[in-house]
Amino acid sequence: MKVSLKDVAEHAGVSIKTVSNVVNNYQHVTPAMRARVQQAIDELGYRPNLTARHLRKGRTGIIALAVPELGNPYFAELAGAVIDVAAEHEYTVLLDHTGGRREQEVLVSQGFRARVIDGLILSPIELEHDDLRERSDDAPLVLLGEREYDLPYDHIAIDNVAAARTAVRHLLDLGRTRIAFLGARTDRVNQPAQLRLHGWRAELTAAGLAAPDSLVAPTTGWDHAHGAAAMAGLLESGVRPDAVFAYNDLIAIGAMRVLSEQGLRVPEDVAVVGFDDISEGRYGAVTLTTISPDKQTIARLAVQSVVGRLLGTADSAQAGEARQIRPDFSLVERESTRGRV
Amino acid sequence: MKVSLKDVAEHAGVSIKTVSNVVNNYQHVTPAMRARVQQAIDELGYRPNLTARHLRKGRTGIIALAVPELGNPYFAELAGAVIDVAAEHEYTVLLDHTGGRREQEVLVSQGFRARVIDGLILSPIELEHDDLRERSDDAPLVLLGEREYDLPYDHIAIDNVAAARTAVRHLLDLGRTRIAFLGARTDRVNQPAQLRLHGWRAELTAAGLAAPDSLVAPTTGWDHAHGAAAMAGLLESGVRPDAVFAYNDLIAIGAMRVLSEQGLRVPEDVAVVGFDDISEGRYGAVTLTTISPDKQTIARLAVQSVVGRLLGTADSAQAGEARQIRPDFSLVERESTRGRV
DNA sequence: CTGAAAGCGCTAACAA
DNA sequence: TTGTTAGCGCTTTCAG
Repeated sequence: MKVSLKDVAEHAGVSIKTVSNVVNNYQHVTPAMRARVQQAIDELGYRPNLTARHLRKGRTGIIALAVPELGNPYFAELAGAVIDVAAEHEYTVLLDHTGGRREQEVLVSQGFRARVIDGLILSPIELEHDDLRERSDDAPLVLLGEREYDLPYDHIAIDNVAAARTAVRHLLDLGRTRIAFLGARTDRVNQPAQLRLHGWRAELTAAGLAAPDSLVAPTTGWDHAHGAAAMAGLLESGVRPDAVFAYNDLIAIGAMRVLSEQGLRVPEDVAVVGFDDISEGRYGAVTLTTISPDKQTIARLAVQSVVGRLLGTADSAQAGEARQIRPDFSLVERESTRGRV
Repeated sequence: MKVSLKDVAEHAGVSIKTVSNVVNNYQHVTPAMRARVQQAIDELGYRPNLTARHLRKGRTGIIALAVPELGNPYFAELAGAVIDVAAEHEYTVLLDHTGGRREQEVLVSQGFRARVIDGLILSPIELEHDDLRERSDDAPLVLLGEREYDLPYDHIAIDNVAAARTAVRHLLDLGRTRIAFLGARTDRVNQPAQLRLHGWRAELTAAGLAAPDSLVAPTTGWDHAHGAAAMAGLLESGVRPDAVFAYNDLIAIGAMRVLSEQGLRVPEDVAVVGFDDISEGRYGAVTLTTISPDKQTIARLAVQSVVGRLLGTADSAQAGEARQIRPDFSLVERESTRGRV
């Protein structure tokens, strides 16, 4: 805490600059000098004050990642990946979560929650177009996830409509015809779930099937409990689907629990497909077929986007084209549609 | 980015100090002056540079939380709680994960991974006593979890031995006598798992039962896959337990999957108890009986510990007694021991 | 109640 | 190759 460059310089009988050179591994320092300074550093237990360095360089080496909910394994796993990739670039990650609430997302996007950051990776749920338009913070921002914005920020998201269609097609191929969608949101337009719902509807329609609202179960959240409630509500209303496509894995798993309680077999009676490919889906009594976004790639692209803009900040690269990046996804077939082998 | 206190001062025609006073809500500023300065601030879109402030004050407003693995919902949920509590104290959280590897834990404890922090909350797995003894970083450190250290740092952990005994007692009460322990570590002494293993052994012994090594399944990690492998290995070796106490919920769930694959019923053939009470355990085909540590309380205590020492840093409170804090835990009985009602 | 000036620890011109 | 010096933007004595 106490030892500064100056102290080391005095102790070694050299100038501050020389010590700085050693600390920063500057090329042109004689080995003898380096050794002498290094010794002083060791003796005094000197440790550079990063805050000062950051003030001077205008960078903090910290990027923030804001996700809706850390309790959702998808985001937790993604966060872990982001931390690792950021570390490769010598950045550390400040983590925040917004609860998927618009006000929190606005605070985060404006930098009011964490103001010491070089860049921001945000996974919005309710954030509106205008919230972002008014953004005054100048740290690079990259958006993650399903929302579509027509704004000058990099956006990384798999093609949700295509992914949803793939999931539904899989169920159709299995001969299912009454495919329910679990996890719609009705309270606000342009929600993430809209895209998946849209994909569900499009694929059904393309197959010449009806896509009645009775097969759509809205939820107010995205965890097990909401999935269970939605499934229970659907069954209670007399609807008897032969397949379920859920907004995410947590909802799918919550739904499977209810199906099991009601004596319905998965996949014999009701096939289930989720979304996210969280590890939980691989170890249930019935493993879960799901859409698997490539989290590693998403994390890598997100960090690269932020770091890239940080590096190019000097010239016009700052205003470089906003990119729409669409990482791959795949359908992972497991027992909830294929049955146990 | 560009607007500084000085710019605002010039724009408003006052001194820097006055602007600073307004920004910091200093008491003795005439309303007229405050309004004038505020207007200049708004017009210029001034935003304080926290890095500079931190350099001056010697604080960053950031505390780090390092957990073994964010992919484990227990830690993800805990991290979420820590972030929320820290926000109440106006701190933001830098998140790191160590993979439970000693070298990473040492780097974190020494502040080499994130050097811009005021304090650190660390949940170690392999970190040794000596690693900590040599710690040179002077940021307050609070330890989380099962390791016991005889060092001047606050330590927050439930009584693992007692918790393990509670779990085993529950199984004994159910009439089970061949209770296996899943998730031991053999490669190093003083591992977290040792305490739970010790509790398992103690309770069996107290009940007059043998605690043979054949009932102990070591793992090299703590997720579903390791639990599944351990369970499979146990069954393959010919051991046929009538109950399983797992090091954590993930291992328990992985084990249940294998039991199901082998046609063994839970809890009829084998009762299972986990540890952590992650939400995943509440929605499986068979819900999981588990030891539930109070995560909210743990998060609160951890943040309070760090923040408290930060505030008391001026006087002798710095060297205040290291406290051993033992939050409550409870046994949550679910289907994996009670069966479906 | 407000202004002037020193300096937190570091980096980067510029000199030597 | 190494030393000198001027700030980065802010808080904070100390005067006024």
